[in-house]
Amino acid sequence: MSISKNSHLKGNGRSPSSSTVDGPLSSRRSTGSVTLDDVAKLAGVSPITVSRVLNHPGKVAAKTLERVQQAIVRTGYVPNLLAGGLASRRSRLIAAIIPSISNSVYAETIQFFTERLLDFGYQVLLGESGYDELREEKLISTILSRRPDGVFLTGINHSAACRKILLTADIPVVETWDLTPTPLDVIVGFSHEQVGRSVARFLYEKQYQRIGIVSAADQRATIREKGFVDELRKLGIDVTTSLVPVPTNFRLGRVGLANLLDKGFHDGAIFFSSDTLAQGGLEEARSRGITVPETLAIVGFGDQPYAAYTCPSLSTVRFDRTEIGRRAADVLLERIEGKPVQQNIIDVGFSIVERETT
Amino acid sequence: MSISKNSHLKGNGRSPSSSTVDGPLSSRRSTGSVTLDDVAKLAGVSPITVSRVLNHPGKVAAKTLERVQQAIVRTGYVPNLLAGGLASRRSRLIAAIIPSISNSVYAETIQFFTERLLDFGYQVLLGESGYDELREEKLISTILSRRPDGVFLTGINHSAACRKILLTADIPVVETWDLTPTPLDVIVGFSHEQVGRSVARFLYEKQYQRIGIVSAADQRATIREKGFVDELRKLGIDVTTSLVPVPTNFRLGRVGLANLLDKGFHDGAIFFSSDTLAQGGLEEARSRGITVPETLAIVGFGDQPYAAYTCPSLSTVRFDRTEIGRRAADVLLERIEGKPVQQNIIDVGFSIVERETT
DNA sequence: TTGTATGCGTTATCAG
DNA sequence: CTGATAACGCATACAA
Repeated sequence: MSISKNSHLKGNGRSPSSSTVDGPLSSRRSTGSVTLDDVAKLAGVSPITVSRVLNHPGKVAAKTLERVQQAIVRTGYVPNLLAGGLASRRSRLIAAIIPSISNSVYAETIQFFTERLLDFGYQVLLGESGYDELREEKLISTILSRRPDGVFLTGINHSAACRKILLTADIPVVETWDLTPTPLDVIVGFSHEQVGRSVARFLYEKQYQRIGIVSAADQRATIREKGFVDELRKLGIDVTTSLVPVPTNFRLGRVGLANLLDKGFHDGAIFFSSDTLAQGGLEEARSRGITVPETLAIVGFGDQPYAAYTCPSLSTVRFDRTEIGRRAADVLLERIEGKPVQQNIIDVGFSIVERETT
Repeated sequence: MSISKNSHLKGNGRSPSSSTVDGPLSSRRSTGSVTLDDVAKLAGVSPITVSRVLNHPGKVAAKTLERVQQAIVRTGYVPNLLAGGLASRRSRLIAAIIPSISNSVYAETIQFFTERLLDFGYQVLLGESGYDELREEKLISTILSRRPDGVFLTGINHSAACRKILLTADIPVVETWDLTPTPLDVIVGFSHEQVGRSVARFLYEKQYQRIGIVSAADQRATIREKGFVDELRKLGIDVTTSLVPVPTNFRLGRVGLANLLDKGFHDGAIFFSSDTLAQGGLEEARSRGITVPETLAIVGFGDQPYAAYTCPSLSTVRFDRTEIGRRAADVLLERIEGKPVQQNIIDVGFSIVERETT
């Protein structure tokens, strides 16, 4: 109640210092916003004490604490983290680069990543690479000017320049969604080659003789495909493949299946490299009157949250996208705190789940 | 080549200043990173000149410009926007709050919003409100400590405290996805009540006598539902309704339709309040052997990018999510530049598109 | 437990 | 066109 709300947004341009004097207690400076000094004066303490109340409440006497807190409320003080970050050299900002914001897999990972970091006072600066190394590189050098305390990366393929920038910035980096013996710093993910091989063996054991794959042209999908095809070749089975461009969508799933059909692939099992593609394929099969899974069995990759409801597929490759987000956050936090990392390669694993009953 | 890359991330904790002297040209200070001063010394100019090269290249002589730019490259200088923002009182940061990151409608809007702002040197700080006013409020006061130059909000329902914070912060705000005669500042969206009424009349004109709606419990969906139900009531038609919780997903679409069927709604037309729900409903109908659109016509809301491929619905409510993102960005940029706003209520409209042919 | 001095890296302002 | 000086708002290090 002590703060008047006489500033108006509508109509007028920004005129930071043109407002007339307002409420009884809030003093204004050239920038127009309340500072630590203002709070300090009102509370009758030094600015650093206010700072302590905010950052290390334990180091302040109970009485002072309360007095300062009241002053904070009365002035409506909002800390300035630009200043704080500059002074402390900790921005409490984390950069995160994902291939596509509208790909729900990455979006949901980031959602949990963000949430976890928020609990610790960190915020996430999100960037979209569009599956493009060069774009990722530019994005990172731009974002680095915000002096993030850590970086979240998707995948292990980054341009040489990008790696160098990150390395010289000397900042904690967590790569995700994949595995490599030589991460930039820390990595949280699982092996896509193993996914491919596992699905291959799984289908083989199910006695399928005719096997196809609809795969996106992104790096991790390609690795899965390689593992898949290679494993089946070893087992004496030739895989019919259909490659679709990235970013994938429902329509491309239809196209992918149509493609296989054109190649004479009419029955057997198909491994789709994403849930979205699998759903498109499912629709295409339906529209052509092909029974699933009797004539065509479909295996999806993507831990479809509603697989059981939409996709009478043979099975699904499961992984925990939320765990990747959380683990990545935790690892980064540890690195930021300067703790020596226990292990810098974290395999969160995956599993193949047989078709669920609806 | 002049920068050595002798800093190592792996294994050791952060020790910013422990690296031994490196490349021939890059000088280091306590923080370990190259500053404006370093570049200035190397170029033999004052720091402010380097700053000008970066921010107002036009105000610097061609020769100096080149010399400084070389120095920038050689030192590998990365500007510090924390410092820059503090000094200039322009953070070049925009806060954006959306209900859910994994809802593709909002995600894609943000994608275009972000992209547009990036072209102008701004970055977006994303927050997820989870359709919760209180959470939005907390998020905003947290984010405000980054001193964003502008704020992107979803919808028009914000807590009183939230409105006050925003107003006293005296910062450009753009509300989106809805319309109101009294926006906080500027608004870009369309009328959800009109959507409801339009779909109602559309179905009425198609001669449907039995009409239902599956609606999510979020604010804008509720407004659409009200308009829909009210308009049909005027026309003498009673609507069978099914309410599902938020956030919506595919499964809830199935549940929603099942719900209507339980209520004895077996044929006619149904308006689903989101594309995801509509797809779920479609699947539920299929699994029960109900023909779409012959027995049950489905109208979706959400401009489904692949409506034509998945949903033999009667029609779709279209709107341009990308335009909302872009317009919101443009409006914010104008406000930030201090230009008087031409119009602070921008209706981007919507349209009803009849079922497309596959 | 609290306060004082100093610096973080940049830009505004005003001179030259 | 370029430079000196003084903020910007806060936190670290040390002193009281």
